[in-house]
Amino acid sequence: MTEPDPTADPDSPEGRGAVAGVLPAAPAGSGRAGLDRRRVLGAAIEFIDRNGLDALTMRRLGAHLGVEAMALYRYVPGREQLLDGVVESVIDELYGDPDVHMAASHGWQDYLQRLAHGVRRIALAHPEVFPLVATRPPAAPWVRPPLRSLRWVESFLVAMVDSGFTEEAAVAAYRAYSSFLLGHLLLEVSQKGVKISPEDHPDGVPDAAEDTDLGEYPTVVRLEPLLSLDESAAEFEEALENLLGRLELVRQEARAPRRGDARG
Amino acid sequence: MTEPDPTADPDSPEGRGAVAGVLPAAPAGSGRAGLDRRRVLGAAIEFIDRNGLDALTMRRLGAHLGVEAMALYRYVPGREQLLDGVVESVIDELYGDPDVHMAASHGWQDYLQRLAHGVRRIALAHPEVFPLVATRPPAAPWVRPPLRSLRWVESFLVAMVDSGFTEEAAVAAYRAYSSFLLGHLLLEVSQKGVKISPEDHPDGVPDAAEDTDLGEYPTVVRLEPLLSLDESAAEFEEALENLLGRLELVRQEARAPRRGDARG
DNA sequence: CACCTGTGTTTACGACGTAAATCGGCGGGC
DNA sequence: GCCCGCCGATTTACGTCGTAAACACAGGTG
Repeated sequence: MTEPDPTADPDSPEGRGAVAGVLPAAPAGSGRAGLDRRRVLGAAIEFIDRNGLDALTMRRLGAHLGVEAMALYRYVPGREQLLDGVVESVIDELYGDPDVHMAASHGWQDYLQRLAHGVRRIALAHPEVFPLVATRPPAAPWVRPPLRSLRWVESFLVAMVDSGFTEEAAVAAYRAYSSFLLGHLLLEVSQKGVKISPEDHPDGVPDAAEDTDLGEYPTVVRLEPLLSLDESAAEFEEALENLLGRLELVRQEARAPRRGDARG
Repeated sequence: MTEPDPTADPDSPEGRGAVAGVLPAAPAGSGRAGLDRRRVLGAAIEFIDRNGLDALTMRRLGAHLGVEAMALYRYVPGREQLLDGVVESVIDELYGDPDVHMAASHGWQDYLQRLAHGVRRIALAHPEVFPLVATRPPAAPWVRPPLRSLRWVESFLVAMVDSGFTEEAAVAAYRAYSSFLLGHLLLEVSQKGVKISPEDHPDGVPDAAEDTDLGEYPTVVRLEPLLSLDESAAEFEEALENLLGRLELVRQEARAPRRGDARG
């Protein structure tokens, strides 16, 4: 039922194979009892996905798990660290993604492509969580938000260096790549948020923006159909391809500083 | 005193002409009395810049203004709208920036350059506020976070169309440009946040990340000097230049779909 | 049986956002 | 001169939040 529509966005949750439970959680058969850290974090993610970040309070999350708020503190030091755990858990989904590889066994471009789409899939699956990924301070200056874990940074750098990038070029690529990912995905999920939010305030205030005199912005009005088109998937692909092309140039330049300089 | 260092980042607050009071505020001579919306928003920005977003509460902001919390409610409907106002005020600084023009009178590349640096200056001047710019939902899907106001979107689109972009290309450019800006600047300010935060927890927990066994990440360790180098300004410039180059190609293609096709 | 230990609950406190009532001073009608 | 209404700020109060601390209550171990 609801088999993947070939025209659909390949990274969107609907476009793939069902909801894919965020975390395995619980041994399996146990119906309700037995809280543990994974269950808490999983429930938090689910809760945020469903109700938004602001709605998450310790008390409500407890209730959602059929437990008092204070019970959560046995598995999580506090709310802030709970959110850190949420970010970590969400990013950890990358490890379980069979389409994302830790090594560039099919070339660095394949590696970057798969990684980018893997992160995008996560962003689209958890649009309410993703801004948290971008906003929470990373542990170190060089662990940039979208990648988040040292393991991925290591994997990234190894892939690039092994593929013929100089160390400087690999680091530059890391920066270009992560800022590309962050910018695109953050914009995409925030856009998605807006599309939904009209339902948020179901009545009353008629959205204020609706009736600002658009007369002063004729171009915006004229191009609104184009502007509100959602071509995120194509845009993403194109920008990614462009970035890869740019990186390939960097790589070649570095390998052959003058011309036809053989391998070092 | 402290004249601009030529090697400094031209967009950094220190690299320019002093702190430049966020808002003019108050008629001038009045010492303390006379709250008004501008003063409230200005104080909020200053407060966030100094103490971080989380530290901002109505009570504390009131105290900062020498007033009780409830007094603020005469000028602002509530905390959320206060934050909206903060975002709006910060973006409004663009209008007062003499280096940023609303029209592409010196060509679209000049226009985009100036706009980009203007936004970057704002981001660097208010690193604690900027994530708010990125995170708060825009009024409409096509008002993307970094630009924020319809007036800028209009200006942007007009500049591009007037410079020979097709409408489709102008919209595509708008998207590419805004995601570029958002990604780069968000990453840059979040990075800046990390560099400072060690002071945040002055004692106790020795930062956890410091002592994670880096042995498993030899490449990260080896490249750490490169990774922790702060070349934001150069990176920004390069990525911006690349984007402009890419847009120029799009523009030419659109003008001459086949070859040498004269102006429409 | 007493006793620890690990898990969830109860109670309690201070801080938050904010609704509602209140107050103080000041300018305009009488 | 006096009063009065209004405007801007304060006081009070309520419900909710995060979370510290004390407690309750199992099940296993002697």
